[in-house]
Amino acid sequence: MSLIETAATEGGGSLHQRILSDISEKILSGAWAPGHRIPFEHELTAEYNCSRMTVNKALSQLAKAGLIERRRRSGSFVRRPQSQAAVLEIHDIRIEVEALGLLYRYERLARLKRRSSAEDRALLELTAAGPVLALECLHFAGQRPFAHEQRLINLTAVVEAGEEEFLEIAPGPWLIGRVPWSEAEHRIRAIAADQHIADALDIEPGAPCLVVERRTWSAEHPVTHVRFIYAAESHTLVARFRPSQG
Amino acid sequence: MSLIETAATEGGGSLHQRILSDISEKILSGAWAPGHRIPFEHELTAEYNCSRMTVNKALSQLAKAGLIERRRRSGSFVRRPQSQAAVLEIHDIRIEVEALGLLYRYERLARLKRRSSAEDRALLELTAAGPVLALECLHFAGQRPFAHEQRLINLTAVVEAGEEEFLEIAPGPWLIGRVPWSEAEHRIRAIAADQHIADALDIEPGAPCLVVERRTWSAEHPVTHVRFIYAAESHTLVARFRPSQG
DNA sequence: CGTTTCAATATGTATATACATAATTGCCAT
DNA sequence: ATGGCAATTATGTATATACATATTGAAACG
Repeated sequence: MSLIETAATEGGGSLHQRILSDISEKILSGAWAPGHRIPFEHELTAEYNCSRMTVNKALSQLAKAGLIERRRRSGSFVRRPQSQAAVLEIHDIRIEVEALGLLYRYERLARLKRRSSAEDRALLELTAAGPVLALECLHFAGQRPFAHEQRLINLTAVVEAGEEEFLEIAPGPWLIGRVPWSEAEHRIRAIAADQHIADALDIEPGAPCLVVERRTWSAEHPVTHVRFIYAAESHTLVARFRPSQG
Repeated sequence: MSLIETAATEGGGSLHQRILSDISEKILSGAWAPGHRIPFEHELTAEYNCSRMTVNKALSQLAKAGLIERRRRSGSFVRRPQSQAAVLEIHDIRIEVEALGLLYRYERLARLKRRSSAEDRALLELTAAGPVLALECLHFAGQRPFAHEQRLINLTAVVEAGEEEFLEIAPGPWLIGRVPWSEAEHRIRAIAADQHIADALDIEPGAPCLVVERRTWSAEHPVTHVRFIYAAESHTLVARFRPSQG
């Protein structure tokens, strides 16, 4: 998450935060390499002249952040960096379009409430059958189609979506306003436009498109699966970030 | 930080985790709307028949996760859903390939040390002229070409790269091991393969490809610009993440 | 009527303590 | 040796307690 919001230099006031900063600084600077055993709680207790609970709070957070691994009886160890992780900003399509200085327009193409098919359940990662809402929408930038949206909403998780027509408001912002997401999975890839997509986006069949699929959970419950397809010329995902760990 | 890994349903064993799950469930389900005041610590203490520290631990984590906001003297309140920012995992290509259970192989196609052209400087966001190293590489998954890499390294920032041939080791891991990056910018888009890329990746010209461009800085100095091109069938970027809160 | 002061209150941090739990170590008996 | 048992040990969780700190709301004051 992000994590460790205060570096050693900023010293977040409280002791457990200082301990946390000190240790994460050692890890991030490389002074303590992956595998290195961090001093035991009782050692840190002595070093900082504080109680074990205070040390424990710091180490627990480091473990939660993924910087260290804690093993009973063995101690705590610096974890190997899992990956280069970065913060990717996922904007609302309206915001993306308006950032380009173009007029945003939204259009709902289709809406169907149905009992979930096997495919629906696979997309949503649903185990039990239940009602879903299938939507197909288009987002325009000026006169041109900008993105095609194909969405499933799990009506078991978001009951009131069943009553919404989504003629005026796009399902993305509608959901954001109602259901905070706790976790999401993105898949980003390139495809060639099939006839249907080509028609919708007003491009040639076979033309390259960027596909962004997002699956969202709220409190462990699958909420929605959405597939955005952008014509290649119209879109670039931009992400600016700093290294983090975990 | 990591957030709510256990939902109410899974019941993470410990009490503070159950409290955390219960509350986050209420928030994520919408039962407690944004702005809603969460019971005071002493009320939860009574409800769960536990000490305030236990309740405090749960609420502190919820606050850190960004689900609630805590105000002294006023109480804790459900926050409005935050911006959708997320952690995108960017792996090393070797790791990606090996994760697929395929044999990884690397090949350097071309290497050229030269004075930076205007185009080079634009890609690296360099202001002053200076030497750069231009590389072209291929990454294989089993027998098939997996990704085409086109890279510029700023030799002013990374002098020793000028002596490296990059015949055995790919520039990515080489740089990671030497130059910590402090900031990066990614651009992700779809393109149609031109003749050169089609030849390199052994696909048809015009076939859709996923392009990932990364520009990296270390301590404000531009370090490298790299463009990976993946054949569409071979690659999907996967990113799993949680809402983060600044 | 506006301002200052002050007490009440909820959260923030820390302590000492206790017992639970998991894993390693070493010892013992086979 | 070796397989199993028990002691040791570090972490995991929880408690009761204490004091600090920020903010609110009301009382006191000019």
